Amino acid sequence: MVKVKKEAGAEQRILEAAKKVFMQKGLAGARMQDIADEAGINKAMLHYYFRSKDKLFEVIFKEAASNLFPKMVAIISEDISLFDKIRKFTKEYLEIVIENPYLPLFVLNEINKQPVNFHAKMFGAKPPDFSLLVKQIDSEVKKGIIKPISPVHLVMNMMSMCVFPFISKPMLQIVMHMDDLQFRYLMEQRKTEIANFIIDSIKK
Amino acid sequence: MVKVKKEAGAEQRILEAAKKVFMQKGLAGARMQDIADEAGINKAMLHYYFRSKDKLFEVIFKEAASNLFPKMVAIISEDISLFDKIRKFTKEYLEIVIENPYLPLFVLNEINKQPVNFHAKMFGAKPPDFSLLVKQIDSEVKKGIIKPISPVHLVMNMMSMCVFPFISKPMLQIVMHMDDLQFRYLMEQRKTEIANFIIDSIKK
DNA sequence: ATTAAATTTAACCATTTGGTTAATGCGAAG
DNA sequence: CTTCGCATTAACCAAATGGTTAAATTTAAT
Repeated sequence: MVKVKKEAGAEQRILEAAKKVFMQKGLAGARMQDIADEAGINKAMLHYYFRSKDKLFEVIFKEAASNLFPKMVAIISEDISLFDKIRKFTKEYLEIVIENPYLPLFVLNEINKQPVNFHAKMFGAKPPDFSLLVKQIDSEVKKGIIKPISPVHLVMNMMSMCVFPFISKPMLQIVMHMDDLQFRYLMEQRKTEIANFIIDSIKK
Repeated sequence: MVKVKKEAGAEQRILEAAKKVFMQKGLAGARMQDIADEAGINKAMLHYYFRSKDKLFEVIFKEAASNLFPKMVAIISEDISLFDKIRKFTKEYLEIVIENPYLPLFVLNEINKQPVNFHAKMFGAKPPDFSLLVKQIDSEVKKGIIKPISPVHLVMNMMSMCVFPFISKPMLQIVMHMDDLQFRYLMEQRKTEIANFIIDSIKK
């Protein structure tokens, strides 16, 4: 009868369970009962701590977004050379998504379904603004340090190569005949591979 | 009382409506009533023509996948030079997704939610196999035509840069301060931009 | 025109689902 | 020990939802 008490408080357990279920099934596909079961508590507790499904989802979503975006903002704002910035961004961003592989699809998917209000909901105070990086790229192009390239495309390319493999993991694994271990190993490689690929393309 | 008859048959209208609703809300988020309303017919018709929600979804999903993948397979199997293949793949693939911008997120999202059986369901006879392209890249590396690069990373990079912008369009538009027109224009540019970027990176 | 088959609809049904409530447990303060 | 407030649960509820059915309407064949 003695319940093992190593587990965290109810609220924390709910949050972890909700994260797991929402990430896997999305807002519409998740069932409150699933979350309660996953947390090992009564369903009414979900409403006791978080008023509604939407409210609970918003907490999870905000936490997910705050896990994804602030780091981006920090790095692109640093005062370092473009090549270093590319190396640092790709490496550190890969590290984040390797640890949270479900985050990107979760966030992007729900953004696309809720075309309204998510902006404020997502980045409370600090909307990531890549225009700084864009300006830096433009400047380096004009100074003749790198080949002429549209800064917007360069940023898009960089983000694409960092994030897309995680979004398309199941498809990639089929198309490229990979198991989970191989995939993980490839993602580790990409921490440096992406930057090299980009720099090789734009350096003179 | 005279009903205008310019509209297509019921079955076709259902398919179009289902595509629209499923694409926007996903399998779990879509309501049969939404689809019926969108098609302008009675809800029972959905079950008359397609037995269940799942069956209807499968039809839409298969059509979507068959719109996305066969072209990929065709191009990567062609007997042309690597650079030409990269140019052709990126250009033609961009053309497809520009016309169907919701397809990638729709397909990838549902794949991630249904980790089972989707393989057969998706590519009936022709599972796209990139190992041919991988071998071609490997061969060109060994022949010394291009810089040494992991073929798998190269293919990943190429696919990422083609598809990701469409998946992340709303986020990109915020982060990069773009409206729909600018986005569309950028995607047009990418038809050639991506290939140039890749080739610049790997050519000797 | 008559009949038979296919199509379409309104009403209905069973289940699922988010949410509520009232009672119970329980630990801390008095 | 009692009381009080927070935490927890089982039972319940109303709305939503996928699906069914039987009747009505249209279409096509004889």
